[in-house]
Amino acid sequence: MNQALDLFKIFSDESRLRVLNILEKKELAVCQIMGILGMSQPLVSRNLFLLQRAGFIEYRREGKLMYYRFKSELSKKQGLLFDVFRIVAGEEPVFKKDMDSLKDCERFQKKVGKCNMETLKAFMEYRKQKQGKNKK
Amino acid sequence: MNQALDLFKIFSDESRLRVLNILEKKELAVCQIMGILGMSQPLVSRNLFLLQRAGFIEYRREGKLMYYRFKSELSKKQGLLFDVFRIVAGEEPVFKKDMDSLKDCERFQKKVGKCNMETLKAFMEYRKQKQGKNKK
DNA sequence: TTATCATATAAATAGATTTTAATATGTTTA
DNA sequence: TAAACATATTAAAATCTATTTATATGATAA
Repeated sequence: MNQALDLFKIFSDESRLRVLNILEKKELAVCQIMGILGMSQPLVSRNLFLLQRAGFIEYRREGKLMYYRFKSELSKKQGLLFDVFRIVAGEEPVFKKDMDSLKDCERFQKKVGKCNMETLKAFMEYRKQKQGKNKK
Repeated sequence: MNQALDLFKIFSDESRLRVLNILEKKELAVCQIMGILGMSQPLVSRNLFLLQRAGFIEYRREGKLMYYRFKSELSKKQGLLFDVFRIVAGEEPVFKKDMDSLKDCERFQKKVGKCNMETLKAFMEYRKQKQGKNKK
């Protein structure tokens, strides 16, 4: 409805912010995001669409894969809002954990040398077991 | 659910922002806010409660009236978020119109010299007629 | 050119939030 | 202290948003 409020709405959903959070650090394909955050494919796609429409990220195709990345030139409004998010992300454990998961995923992929659905599913399994050990 | 996201949620509702917008300019009683914004009493009260809980406004009682005012000492996060809102408010006509309405209300009350429900209802009538003339 | 794969979109469901209608609280005035 | 008044709170209705399930698209590889 109200154009301007969409900006705030974009930031009021945790799933969406988790996606934005890891994209700030690294360009990623959809399947990687799914693996890192443990989210379903349509959910990831939808949030990517909304973030892109709001001007926070952009994408490019590479073969079958769609890579999304953080957009460096943000408007004043967008920049300030993102500053708030940085503070929030520093306080909330979810976002820190996701950063660990991102690094984990990088290592895992370096070993396997592939980026496809199967690999990412394997990664998710591996993650689940790991979390089982470091209880919490 | 997620404490931190509440901050963003507070800013993703137009009614709430309209309340915050006029309170930044002037301390106001609930019935005045109703008159200026043309909102129902429970809606105004609810939004005042949420804004206050989030730390953006505070209140005091004066007889039967409850006066709410903007809180000057905001945290870093809150301040930045409010900066974003200032930009948004500058772009969106709704917020400008509300400022006119606020001034109108001040003049009206100066004439009548009272602040009660009846007066504010009269003001709302007067406003409605005025808007009828300056069509749009 | 068909089968497969990664991602996007649409339809259906579930969950949350805003708004209203009804009622309760607490203060003042008669 | 009872009636009137301003505001708060609760319950119900209406609206919106996130998420899932199912399906379509568009690229690659067989």
